[in-house]
Amino acid sequence: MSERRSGEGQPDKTLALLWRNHSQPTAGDNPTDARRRGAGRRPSLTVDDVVRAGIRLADEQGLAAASMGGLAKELGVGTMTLYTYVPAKELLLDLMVDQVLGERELPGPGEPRPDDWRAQVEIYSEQTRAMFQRHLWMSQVSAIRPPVGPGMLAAREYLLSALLGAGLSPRDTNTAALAVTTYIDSAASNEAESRLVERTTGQTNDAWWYERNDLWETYFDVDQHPAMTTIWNAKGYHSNTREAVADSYRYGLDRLLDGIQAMLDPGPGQDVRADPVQGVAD
Amino acid sequence: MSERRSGEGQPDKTLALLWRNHSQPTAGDNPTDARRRGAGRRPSLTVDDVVRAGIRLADEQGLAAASMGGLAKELGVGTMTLYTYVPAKELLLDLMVDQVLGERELPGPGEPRPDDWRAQVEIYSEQTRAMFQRHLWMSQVSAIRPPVGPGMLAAREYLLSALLGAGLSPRDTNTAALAVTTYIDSAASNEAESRLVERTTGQTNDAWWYERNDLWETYFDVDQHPAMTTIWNAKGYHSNTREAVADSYRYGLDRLLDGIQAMLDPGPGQDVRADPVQGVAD
DNA sequence: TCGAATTCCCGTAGGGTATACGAGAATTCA
DNA sequence: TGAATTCTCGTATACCCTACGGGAATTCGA
Repeated sequence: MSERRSGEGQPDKTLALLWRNHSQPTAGDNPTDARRRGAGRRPSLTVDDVVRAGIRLADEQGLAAASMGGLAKELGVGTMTLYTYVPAKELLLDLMVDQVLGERELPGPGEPRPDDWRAQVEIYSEQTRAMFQRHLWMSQVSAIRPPVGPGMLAAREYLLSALLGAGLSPRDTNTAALAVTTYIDSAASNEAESRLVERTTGQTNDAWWYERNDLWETYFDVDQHPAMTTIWNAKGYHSNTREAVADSYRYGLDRLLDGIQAMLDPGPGQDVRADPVQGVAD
Repeated sequence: MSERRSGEGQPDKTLALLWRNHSQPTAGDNPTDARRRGAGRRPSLTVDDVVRAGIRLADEQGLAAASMGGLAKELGVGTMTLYTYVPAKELLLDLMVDQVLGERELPGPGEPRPDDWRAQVEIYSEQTRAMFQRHLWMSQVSAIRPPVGPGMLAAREYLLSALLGAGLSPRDTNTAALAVTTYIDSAASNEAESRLVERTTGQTNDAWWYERNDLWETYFDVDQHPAMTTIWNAKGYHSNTREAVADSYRYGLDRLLDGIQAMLDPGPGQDVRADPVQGVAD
């Protein structure tokens, strides 16, 4: 009934694989090292080989192509051989995701970064957008319960440090960071998914809309949609879908950061603003 | 190679089904009406029967349970019978989605609504959140190229009218509405997906984190994560995951609307704000 | 009243997915 | 030179969507 994901239930093994390249000195023998002494047949691959091949295949031919069978064929081994390196496909996906999350070039602690906190957030935004554009399939992966690996943690640390440096309280920093990542990650993911759909269907978004021209002629009721009609008549709609998405991304991020900044600045003689509506919560 | 979705390529048929209950007087005979005169065997179901059953099954047992086979069994017919009503599963999903999108109780044109534009946006936010909570599977459906049906269009019209009424230009209204829906829809979707994962795995998010305690003891490097450490030591993290998500949702929405509001108000003697960083675009 | 036309019903078949199981091959150690 | 260990991978199972085509039901025209 409760279709449990296969990789679950072994969090120790999962963590060991995610952090395989960050061996702690105290950990002693790391059983996931590529080379090991002792009896037994030599492995022909490494975990990194499998992860890299998965990312490459997903980049070039889509996430569906990175199936266990397809991946095995790509690597020139039998399908079941992969299960020697990775206990389940779900976990392999976690490894691919954390690898990609860690690709972003974000200044670590002690490394040089802009003074302005907004410029720091901007770096996170641009690196994240670029990451999604490089790996469109990332838009198809759930961001809930992400891999708790070095890549994910480094990015989280960076964004928290940017907001903490802006002067937010520790509590607000955490809250604001969640809100900012929600916006940036979701918008960047949508942007990538949009492009992915264009690629896989071979149809641009504009062509898709054009195909639905019948909507306006046959079904659209002007009286029911006065705002849309007003905007249409005022030529308020972008002619290019991708441009509209990019514009709204900038606009939303700028307004969100404006709002956060306003909480920081004492504000020179500014009116006390009316409380935002709070009472609609269920 | 290019795995085309099956429902595509027939936009006319798609639109006719989406708008099946909004027959235009000019359209004459609507071939999708439940009852029709003329020869031929009588259908035992209607499209609405199939759509409703799909939504119910997905609500109760998850989106995967709403397969063509499972749905047919639920309705007491053969699997292939469903294809008499709906040309492809992809299109059935579109019908389910638009039905649910239209469930939101948003004031139409001419109907009473709050004067304050922020309160109007708040209604959209709460209705959307509630919709996702009623139908957790909606979080698993792509929002790219959504069904262009009455439900989707009504919600879009509502949000546009709220921002247009706030005094934004037509162009800015469209841009801002895209940004606001991106934030609200994504955050509400994430919230629902989080709860869905809890349900399907039978494990709360807090239990999931607890299972990964090893991370902090074995792999976490304090020197590499000073901001996280600071927040941790200041007890800045929420003890309850769901509470953290809800707090950040409120915070982000309030700041985003603050930012939009600041663009509207002339601002009494307010400093000219430095331009946000723009130069990082690729 | 009886074909003919029309429409709905649905079994079968085919190609895709992940992975449990277990036998076989390769390597090292005693 | 066994024995122990580890990697390799073919087979089988249980799902998914849907193209195809024959059969069943209903109405219309003569």
